[in-house]
Amino acid sequence: MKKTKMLKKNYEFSNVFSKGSYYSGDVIEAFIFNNRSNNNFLGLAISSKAGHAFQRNRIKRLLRESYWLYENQIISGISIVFLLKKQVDISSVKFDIVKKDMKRILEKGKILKENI
RNA sequence: UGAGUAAGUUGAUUAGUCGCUGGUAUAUUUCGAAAGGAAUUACGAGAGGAAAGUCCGGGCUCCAUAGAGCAAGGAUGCUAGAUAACGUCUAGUGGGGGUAACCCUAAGGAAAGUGCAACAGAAAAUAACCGCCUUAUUUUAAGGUAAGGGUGAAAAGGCGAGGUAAGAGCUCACCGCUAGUAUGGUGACAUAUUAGGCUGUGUAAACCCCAUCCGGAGCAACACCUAAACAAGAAGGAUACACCUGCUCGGUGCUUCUUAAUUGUGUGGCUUGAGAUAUAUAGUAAUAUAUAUCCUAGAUAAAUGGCUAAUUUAAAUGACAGAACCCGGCUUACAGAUUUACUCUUUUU
RNA sequence: GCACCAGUAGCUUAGUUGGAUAGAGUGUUCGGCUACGAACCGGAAGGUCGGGGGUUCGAAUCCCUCCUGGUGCA
Repeated sequence: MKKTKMLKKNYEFSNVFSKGSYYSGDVIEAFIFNNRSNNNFLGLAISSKAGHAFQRNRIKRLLRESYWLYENQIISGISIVFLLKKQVDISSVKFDIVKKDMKRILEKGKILKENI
């Protein structure tokens, strides 16, 4: 299995934010952008106003964990950035909610492979 | 039995499964001329008591492996000790609080000098407004007087007796203050005693004085490699300029400033250290010394997670909370559980 | 990670060094003026001076500590 590639540079993020299309769920929201390469890139951006450092780390882990579940089903050449929605109580977010939300977003964005 | 004080410990554990980070491997596969890189497999490891706030002190790096003097600035401030160092800690002294166990304490100097003390009050430091007393020319004036009044946060050592025209440390006893002497203590200081009658309010967390200490910047420091860029203008050029507060001395060097440009977020720095644990010795203690054993995160858009089951529990769906060069402290946050020592109270003997 | 700055009325701010009534503008509100409204005139309310502790007779101001917001550094 390939290692998940992460977005790193600031301009990569701003590229996705400006050119990508926006989808929103109950708890999280996402920007999806077709980067015309063979690899998928994942980016996570949690604002420092959302909570303390250990809470932000927890959200990142949950997002990463649920992304790995769907990674094989996503068509290649996609950059996707997940954000936490504003005005969400960060301590009440659980794994089930994140997983459902992510599935809905991926279906809306029509980037899942059709067979599965 | 109830209430409380101090010092600590702990901060869930176990199993299965899917994954993450870096380490080791004469392992396997693959790329490469090689150095080496990538993937897989196996093994064992992987976040706290505060990792936090960044409030102090050091190590380390660079600035000259940072020098001398004066100034300016900053910090600390009872005593002795501990420490690499400290504004930290330990043990004491003085003061304050509590019935007590015990707790708090930036605690040098106001007699070196300067400033300030609103309102009220006669007066806020050269004290006479009312009052009291004496004298005279008696609805007034002069003088004496700090016992009484009222104001204020603060009013001129306190209280009692003698004394006096009225009073006053004017005199005396006790207490307080200042100075000396003796004894005890390493010392802060304590105790005893003698003398002075005692004029000197508060504020130094106001300026300041005294004593001690302090060069600056910070791992985004700094070093190395690859690629790109390496342009324009200005200043100075050895009696000058720069070297990160000023001046002088000394030393070193050829640079300094502005605009433009400013990549690979590459590698090292990076974890064996004033390290941890146990025992013994010295010390009231902080701590030191010796011996033995151990190696215990090193990421960089940033690793500890998801699911299932069980146990302990009042609660396990969690208290506070996430290492970023490393240590010693301080401060702040914290559900609870638990150990030791001690105090007061109630009852009984 | 490191270094640094700020917080005063609903909003913008003065006062902070140098201590003793917290003061303006704007907004709100009441009254007047007007046929009505704006403008104008007069009045009023509104402040734990970010929170807590200390020094002092007395703290927005001095000292310590915490909270919130912001800035810079490869």
